[in-house]
Amino acid sequence: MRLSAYPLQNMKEVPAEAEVVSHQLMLRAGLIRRLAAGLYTWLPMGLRVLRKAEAIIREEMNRAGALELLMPTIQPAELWQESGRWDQFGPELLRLSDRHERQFVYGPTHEEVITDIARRELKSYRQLPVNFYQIQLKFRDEIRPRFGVMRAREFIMKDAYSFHADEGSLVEGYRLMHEAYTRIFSRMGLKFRAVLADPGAIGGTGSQEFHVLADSGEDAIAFSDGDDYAANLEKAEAIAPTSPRSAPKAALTQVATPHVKTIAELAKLLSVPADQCIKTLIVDGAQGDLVALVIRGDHELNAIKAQNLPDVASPLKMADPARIAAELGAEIGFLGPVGLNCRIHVDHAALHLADFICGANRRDAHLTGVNWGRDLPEPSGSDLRNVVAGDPSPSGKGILSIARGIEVGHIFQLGRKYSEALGATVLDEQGKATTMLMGCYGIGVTRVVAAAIEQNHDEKGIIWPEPLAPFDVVLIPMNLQKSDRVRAASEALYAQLTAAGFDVLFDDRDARPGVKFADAELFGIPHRLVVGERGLDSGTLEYRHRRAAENEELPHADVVTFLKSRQSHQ
RNA sequence: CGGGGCGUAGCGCAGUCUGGUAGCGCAUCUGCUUUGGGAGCAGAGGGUCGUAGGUUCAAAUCCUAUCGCCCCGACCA
Repeated sequence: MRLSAYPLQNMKEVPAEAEVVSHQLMLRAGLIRRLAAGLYTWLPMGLRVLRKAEAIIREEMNRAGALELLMPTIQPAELWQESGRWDQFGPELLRLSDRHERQFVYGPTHEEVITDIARRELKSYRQLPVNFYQIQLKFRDEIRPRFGVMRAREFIMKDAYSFHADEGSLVEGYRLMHEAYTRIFSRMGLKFRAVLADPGAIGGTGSQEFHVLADSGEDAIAFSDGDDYAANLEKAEAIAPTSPRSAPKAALTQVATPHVKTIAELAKLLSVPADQCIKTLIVDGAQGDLVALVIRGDHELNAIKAQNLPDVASPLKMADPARIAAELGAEIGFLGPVGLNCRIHVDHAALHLADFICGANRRDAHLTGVNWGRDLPEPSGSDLRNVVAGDPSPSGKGILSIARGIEVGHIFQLGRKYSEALGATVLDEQGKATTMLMGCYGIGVTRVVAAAIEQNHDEKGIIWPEPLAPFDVVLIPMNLQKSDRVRAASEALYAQLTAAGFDVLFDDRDARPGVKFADAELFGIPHRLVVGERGLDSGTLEYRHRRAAENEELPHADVVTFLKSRQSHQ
């Protein structure tokens, strides 16, 4: 493509609406433009990236034996009533009526439609297993769309649905998709992790999320260095210490700690590490009572784990401070388990402490040298906290690290939820109707593009992983308007590279070199070639990779073989 | 939905407190010069100040309503 014929502008200034890097760079480089909240136009440069991502997904889905189809974005309400989700889904589901007052939804997902296809078309177990997929627009009326295309209302998703006659086939289909997803994200050149997701929510035995690793990711994930265990931070189990607890050495002592409200202040005042203190959090109980949760001072409460305790209210709610004072006779900041008049749950790590420090349940005082079993009854331990880097892996191998990730894919075994609701059955070997098992596998295609930028950028702009780049090569002629030699050489090079199969961005604008270099870097094109009078005299071109700091001299005649050897894919 | 904030030229902003008829930078257009890291000079175009009422001799500015957007939270995946 010739940049002189590309009418759209990029921007030097960052639009005020963009908060995250990928959003800023996508706007600045002219990949997308916002139409309304959560609705974006993909401009030509951006669409090229989107198409590259789609092509990789399509190839790998096909390779895995999935069959592509295309379902409507608008779906009749009846199907959603049949599955029960018409009532369950809430305002995230965009509902609309046609001129006959018939009700429809703009599909946020397509389980209903695909299950309808399956019950009409699939009659025999001999037609199974089968996996249908599409790459289609979805709409979810998010309460707060943000981060540009990362959390938009309208987005493109690759969604696949598999149908199986038995459990073994479902597990095998799931495994195939896991493999396909691993190939897809690897081919895209992204650093990613497959992460255990909540198996309880949907049911079935398996569910994994695929996360692109990026510091700006919304989800924290914990993964082991000893095997491939990885889980959402919220779901990662903190295992109980196996070593025996140290014996008590210190005597129980009350110390004055005026105005100390936080663990940090307490640790500083007493010159002890935070992990020698415990904090006591009071939450609403399931019976309208109060429940105390005790964790180590340097740990964080995990709300999901806490609210899963049978006597804790769900969703988790911190107790009202006035009520704590009234019922427990102590203020926040000075609470502790010793003599506390309510039910207490203690995290394994807190339970492992000896001679620890906690609130004295009276104003401006704490206790030191506290010991379980000696100064208060020995409680049983629970898992209440978020894991931290350095914890042993629940898999039993290695220790955990914490990273942030962006969820770009999700695979799970659905079981019979939709096939049962919609009556999707086939005849088995005995000629008996049997409800099909389903798996469901999504990739947020538009989100992948944003995630790729979050993971790969610098202060100058985007650094596309080569498989996703809108162009392979950017060709920058120096002084094109004045030098006939440069014009002839760069035109010839443009034709030559294009013929050799490269996507070439030819910056033939009448602009100063600095502008062209800056734009090439903002666009993130992996390979850059500069044609100038200097090089022409010596028969060379200047080459530079987007990630490189230095130019390389390159014999003009070798350019095609050179670029092919530098391409990190295909 | 709760809390906070913002709507002035394509983008980024000033002007609003203290009413007097709209400005700066970038971008765009024209001309000349310039051309190896976001050029210089000279000129030009572009805004019913989100919208609708109200107060006033006079409203971007004060009042009321309304719409849109952004951030935090809750919610959702």
